[in-house]
Amino acid sequence: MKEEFLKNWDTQLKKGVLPLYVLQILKEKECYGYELIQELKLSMQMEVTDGTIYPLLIRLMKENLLTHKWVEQTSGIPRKYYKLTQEGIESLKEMKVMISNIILKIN
Amino acid sequence: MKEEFLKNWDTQLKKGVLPLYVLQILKEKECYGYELIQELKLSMQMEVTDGTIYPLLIRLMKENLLTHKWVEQTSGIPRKYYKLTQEGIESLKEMKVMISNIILKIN
DNA sequence: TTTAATACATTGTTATACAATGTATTAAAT
DNA sequence: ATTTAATACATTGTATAACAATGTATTAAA
Repeated sequence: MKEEFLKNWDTQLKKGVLPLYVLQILKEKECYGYELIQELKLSMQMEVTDGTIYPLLIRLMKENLLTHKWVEQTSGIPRKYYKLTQEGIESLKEMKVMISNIILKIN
Repeated sequence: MKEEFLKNWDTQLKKGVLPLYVLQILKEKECYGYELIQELKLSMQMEVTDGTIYPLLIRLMKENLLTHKWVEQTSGIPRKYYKLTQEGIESLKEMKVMISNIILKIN
């Protein structure tokens, strides 16, 4: 019962934190979608499925926080690399301030 | 465009943080719903409507994190006071650990 | 007498993570 | 040689939860 609640809560919390993590990772390093999933797991210990990441990336594109470019591979499927726009950089800054203020109130 | 994104993001973030805030406030002080809305604004600078709070309190009751008691008033409508259960106290602790781990990864 | 504040609650809408499913390509395992 | 797993993209349907809107009552102030 309690574990069910905590699992749900974790999912809801993720909805808030995920876009911040994604912008932060992409600011440091241009990634393609599949790579981003691994990067989230590796450096953020956050596991997300591709059904979460691709719609999120498309959304962040629509909001003009990201741009992308296709990069052909000598072998395999072309990769779509994502990069922060100026608006993305500014949004990330504001998001960090917003979340800092929220965290201050805990304890 | 960007402001729209940040507003939406703030709402999603709230979904994660709000239950934690509510449990934290109720741990310090038993409150009734309407009072909790004011307390959230005052001590957490978080503005929520009653359409958010009452369903949330009912959900936390169903999850056995809260109990309540009706308290008659000498004047006015009776108040429903909420209090943490043992399970609520333990969940709050775990939630704080979980959110701390998430915050560590920002910057 | 009306308005605002207090106090509860429900219904419909919207946003978003996730499971499931789908299309391709390539390398490794059987 | 054929299957399986990993890579790489994407869409569709479902569930969760904040919020606006609406509703019922009571009391105090304008």
